[in-house]
Amino acid sequence: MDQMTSQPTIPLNTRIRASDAVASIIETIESNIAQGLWKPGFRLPTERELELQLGVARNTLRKSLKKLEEAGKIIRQIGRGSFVAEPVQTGNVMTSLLTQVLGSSPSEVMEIRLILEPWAAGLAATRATAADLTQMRNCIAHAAVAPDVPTFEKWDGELHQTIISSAKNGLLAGLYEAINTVRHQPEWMKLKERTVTDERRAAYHHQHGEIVDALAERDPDKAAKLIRNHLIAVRISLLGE
Amino acid sequence: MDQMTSQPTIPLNTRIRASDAVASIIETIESNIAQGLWKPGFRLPTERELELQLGVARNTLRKSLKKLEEAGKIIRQIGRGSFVAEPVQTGNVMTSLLTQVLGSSPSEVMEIRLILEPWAAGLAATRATAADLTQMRNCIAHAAVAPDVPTFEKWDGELHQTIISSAKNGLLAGLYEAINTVRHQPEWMKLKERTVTDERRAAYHHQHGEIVDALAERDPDKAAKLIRNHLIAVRISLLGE
DNA sequence: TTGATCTAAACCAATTATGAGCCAATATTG
DNA sequence: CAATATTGGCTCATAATTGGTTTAGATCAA
Repeated sequence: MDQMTSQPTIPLNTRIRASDAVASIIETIESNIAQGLWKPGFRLPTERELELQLGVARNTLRKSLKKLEEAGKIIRQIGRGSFVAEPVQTGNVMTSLLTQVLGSSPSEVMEIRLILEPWAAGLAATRATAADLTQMRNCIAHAAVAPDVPTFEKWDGELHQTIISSAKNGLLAGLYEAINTVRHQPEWMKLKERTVTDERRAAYHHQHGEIVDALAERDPDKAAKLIRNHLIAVRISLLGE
Repeated sequence: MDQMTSQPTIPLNTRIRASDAVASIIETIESNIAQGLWKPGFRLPTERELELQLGVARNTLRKSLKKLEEAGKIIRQIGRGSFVAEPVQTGNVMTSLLTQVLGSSPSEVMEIRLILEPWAAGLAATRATAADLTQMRNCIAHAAVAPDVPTFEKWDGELHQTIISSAKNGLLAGLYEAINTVRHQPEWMKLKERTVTDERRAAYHHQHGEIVDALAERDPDKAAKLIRNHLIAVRISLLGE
C-alpha cells in the first residue's frame, strides 16, 4: 500500500504478499505462544473460530496448524481441540559433534570404547579377512619397536581402528574414526605420556597379540573378552580405579 | 578467443547503450540483498509489483531476474514467487563422517543402535534427571497423536535421543546425533513409510512407555532389556527377520 | 537497413487460497 | 446408557496468485 513509485532506484521492503497467508498465520500463533499469551497446555480457539478471527479460510488455517504441529509447537486431537505443546529442550545441532568429540573427557571416551570395541571384536572374529589380520599384526610389530609414546600411540590407534574396520560396518568405522580424533588432543597425549610406562607397553603388546590370535581363531567370545580386559587395563592406567 | 593480432580493439563486452536497464536492475536487487534489506529466504515482490516499482517492463525485469537466478542469487518458482537464495554452506569439517553416516544402510544403523542404546539405557536408569523423564513422556505424547509417519518418526527420534542424552555422556550424545541424521534420508523415510503400520505404531507406543517406566524405576537391567526388545522389533519391521 | 533493447499485452502452468460438505473421535446432555 | 453437539480430519471444485512464454511493436545506435 506504500506505492511511492517516485524513486525508481529504491524498492522498499513493501508489504507481505497475499500468498504468505500460511506463514503469516504461523507467525501470529507463534508470537502468541512466545509472548506467553498462550501458555503450554492452553487450548487454542477452535479452527472454525480461528478462521474468523484471522480472516482466512479454514483450509489455509489448517495448513498452518499442521506445520506448527510438525514443529512440535502444538498438539491436535480430533474431538478435543488443539493445545499449546509443552516446550521441548532444543536439541543441539549437527555441528555440535565435533566440539562434542574434541571436548570429551578421556573418561567418556573410554566408557564408549569399552562398549563398542568388545562388540566389534566379536563381529570381527567372523568377518575379518586374512588381509585384516595381517594388517593387525603389522600394527603390533610397529608398536613394539616404537621409539616414543606418540609413535606407539599412533600404531596402537591404527590397530584398534583395523579391528573396528574388520567388523565390516561402515557406520561404525566412521563413528570410531571420529572418536579417535580425540587421541590427537593435547590433553589426551599428555595423559598418555604420563601413564604409558615401558612395563605397561609390554603388557599391552601381549594383550594385543592375544586379541588378534582370538580373531584368527574365529572365536568371538574370546576376542570380545580379551579386548574388554585390555580396555579395562588401559582405563585403569589412564584414570586409575 | 585470442585473435588479438588482426583487430586492435575487439568490442567483446561493449554495451554502449545509454540505458542499460537490465544491469541497473540487477545492481539494485543485488544491493538490496547485500545490504541485508532482503535476507536469505525473503520473498521478493511479485514481478508485476516490481515492474511498477522499478518503472520497467516485465520482460526487462524478467531478463534481470533470470540472470540473478543463474548467478545463484535468487530462486524462482512458478506459482510461489521469487526468493533470496540461501548462502552456500561452507565445507564442513565433519563431511567425511557425515557422508559416512548418510551412506550407511538401515541394517548398519540398526546394528549399532542395538548395541549402543541398551547400554545407554542402563546408564540412563541411574543418571536420568526428572526433567529427562518428563521430556521423554512429552515425546511419547507427541508421537501418539502424530498424524503421519514423518511426524511420528520425528518424535520417535527425539525420544531415543533424549534417552541417550540421559546417559550423560556428551560424546555418546554427539555420536548418536550423527547416527540420527540418517532418519532424514529419503531411503530411510521410504522404508519407514512402507513398514510403519498403525498396529506397529501402537506396539512401539506401548514399548516406549514401558522403557520410560523402567528408567523411572531406576532399573538398569529392565530398561536395557526392554529397549533391546524394542529395537529388535523395529529391526524386524524394517528389515524382516 | 540491421541488430539489439525495451515496452506492451495476451496466454500458459504451477501453486496457493477459498468455500462447502461430510467423516471420525471426543465431549456434553438428557 | 443413548442421543446430540462439538471438534479436528479430509476431499473436492473453484478462483486467485505468480512465474513462464510467446508475439508484436517502438526506439536507438552502428
